[in-house]
Amino acid sequence: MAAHGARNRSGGRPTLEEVAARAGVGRGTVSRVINGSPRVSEATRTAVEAAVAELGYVPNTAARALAANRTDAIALVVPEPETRFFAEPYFSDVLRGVGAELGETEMQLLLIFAGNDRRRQRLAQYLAAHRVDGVLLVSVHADDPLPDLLAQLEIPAVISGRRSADEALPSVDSDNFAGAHSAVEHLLARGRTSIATITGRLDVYGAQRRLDGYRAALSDAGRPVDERLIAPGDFTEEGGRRAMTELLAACPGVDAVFAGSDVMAAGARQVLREAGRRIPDDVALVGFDDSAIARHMDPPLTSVRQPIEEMGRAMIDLLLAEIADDRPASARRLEHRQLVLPTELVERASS
Amino acid sequence: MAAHGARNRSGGRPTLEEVAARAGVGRGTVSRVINGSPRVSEATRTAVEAAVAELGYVPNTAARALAANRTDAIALVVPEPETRFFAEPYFSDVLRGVGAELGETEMQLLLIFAGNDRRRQRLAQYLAAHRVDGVLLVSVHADDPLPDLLAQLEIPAVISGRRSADEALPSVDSDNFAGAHSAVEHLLARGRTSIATITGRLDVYGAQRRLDGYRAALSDAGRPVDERLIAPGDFTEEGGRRAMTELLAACPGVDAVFAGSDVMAAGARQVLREAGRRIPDDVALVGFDDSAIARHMDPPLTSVRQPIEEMGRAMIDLLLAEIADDRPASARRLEHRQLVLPTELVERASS
DNA sequence: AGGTAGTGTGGGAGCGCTCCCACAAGTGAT
DNA sequence: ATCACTTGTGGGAGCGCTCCCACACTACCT
Repeated sequence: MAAHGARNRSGGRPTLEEVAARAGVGRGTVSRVINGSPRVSEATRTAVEAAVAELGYVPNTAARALAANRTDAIALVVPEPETRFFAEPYFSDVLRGVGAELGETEMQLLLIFAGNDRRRQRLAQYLAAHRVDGVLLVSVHADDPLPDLLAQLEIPAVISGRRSADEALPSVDSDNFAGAHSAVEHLLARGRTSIATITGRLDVYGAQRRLDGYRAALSDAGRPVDERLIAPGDFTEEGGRRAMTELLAACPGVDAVFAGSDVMAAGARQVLREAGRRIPDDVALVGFDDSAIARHMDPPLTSVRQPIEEMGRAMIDLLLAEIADDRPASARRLEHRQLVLPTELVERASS
Repeated sequence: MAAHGARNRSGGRPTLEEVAARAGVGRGTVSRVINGSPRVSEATRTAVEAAVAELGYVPNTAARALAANRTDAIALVVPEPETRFFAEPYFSDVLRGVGAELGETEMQLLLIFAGNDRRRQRLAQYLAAHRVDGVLLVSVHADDPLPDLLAQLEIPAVISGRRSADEALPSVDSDNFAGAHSAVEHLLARGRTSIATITGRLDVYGAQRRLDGYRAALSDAGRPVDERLIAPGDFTEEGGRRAMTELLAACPGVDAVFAGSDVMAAGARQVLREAGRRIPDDVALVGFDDSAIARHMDPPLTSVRQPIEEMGRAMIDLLLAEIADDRPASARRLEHRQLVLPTELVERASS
């Protein structure tokens, strides 16, 4: 059963040639069987498959990559330091969705952190060497040069979260506007009158859209938007604390807070607790992402859920389609494959 | 500055040959410069480096992998479904440590989930194809066949958390025994008299060692070990809940709980809360891992910290050493490179 | 002068595949 | 019987690199 081919440099692993000899066919024919070409007779296919099984043949991917100019690997590129990546549950969630979907394919997943200049440099080299067939990009800021580099190198890429309303790259995003809108609507329906918001970094398009949704929900309800109730955060817990402190100072009468992420909501919760405000009695709190911490918070946090699994699946599907599509990139770009998936408000005890 | 080499199949990227022509040297010489061989004169090196810069040359890794039989990539293999991986902060933490350390090298990181049979099959194929230079293994149960497969294929591997006291593979682990010991000591010092423990899955060696540490700490203090105070968990939150429920039923007088992981402690906390027990007044609670949820819990959880960053670094160092070492695996194995890193008790309000 | 190292260099061979051209054999219309 | 296709097959060429042998050239001894 085990491999017994001639000892070659690669440690005794059998080659195509050896399989061919064993099956009594040519090298090309074995290659066709391995790659599922239809132009092979049933008898030959069976013989080759038997030889493959007997020798325990596994194709050498380096050789394949060299000859066919593809790698069967994609990279998930995170233009942030690891610390940020893991502090923000959204990233892990995306990774989980992507991992789940990719498990169904033959593609391999590379995880690349490009959080500082040196690593960016290395990433550029890596991409220039075309070591992956495609790239998944998460957490891209408005002015990030990475997407342009990708376009220039003609490497298929899909972006998680658009950079602007007219994103050039194929993208998958959740409906941040509608999500924020529903959160604020919910707070209004609960009878809250002084609803504040803590925003994410506004150079992230999604954060901007959540703010837009907040504004629109108030306007739609005929309420004025009080700019003092809008506090800038940066998606971190510390940022949430700072923003909440400011809000409390500027508007002591605030009775509801919509935070642009669960992590910031956690920060806000701390400050509220320390200020002696009860949640939800004195101040209602709503987050965004519906990440694990929302369930663990005390009280459990009402939050806007994004369909992460589905987003992962969609990203992979889009990317694989891009990779399979061999028209020049310029022709592809025109199609504007932008997916926006719906969000859902998950109500818990905090509101 | 941009690449202007002859249009070859790989999309116009310059090859070694083109760089050689430009620099007026031979192919071998360019290869030597690229790979930092000392056997090159200063003048030649400078000329080659100029040509590389002018053409924007980047080595083709597929060709290199084929010729040199290495891939410059390592895999982090997780023999669990994605869901488990991300539910357990310990994994993310290891990944973070590994990512941070790997960022300093030229190696790339592949993330492979092998949580079901199909994926295991695929992983075996993948490893048989030697698509990575080495493997990092996390969360391996006592009876997992993966380490043996790795040994058989002679693929360098490092395991995170030993499988037993006499682990055959190089491994990095934290001192689970001492960590648990210190946690229980701490509870004793706080005057607790009825100290229970919730264990992890005992087919994970680390969980067993934590239980051993619990027992030893009690014995060392001259206290008897009451078997009813030992409740089996499985590292999940739900398992923590179940275990705590059992403990409360079996020993209503319990005044302290040492949980084998923070996640299980979170589960226990819920049950305690629902049962009307105050933390730490009625029952003191200590976790293990010092993960993010420990800080976010209410009250913040006292927990045993593992030096995750350092563990990631150590794993990478060990693995790179294994890869660089070209003695046969059988010679290496004898050295038993086992690292056990110290833990530290982080005291918070829960105890 | 002849020998013997050492140093730097060029380029052939070969890694294991895919691509594609050539060709044999079969099938059916003229 | 001839010509066209179609279907299945073999194997040459080539992907871009590393490895290593061969060879010039220098330097320093006898």
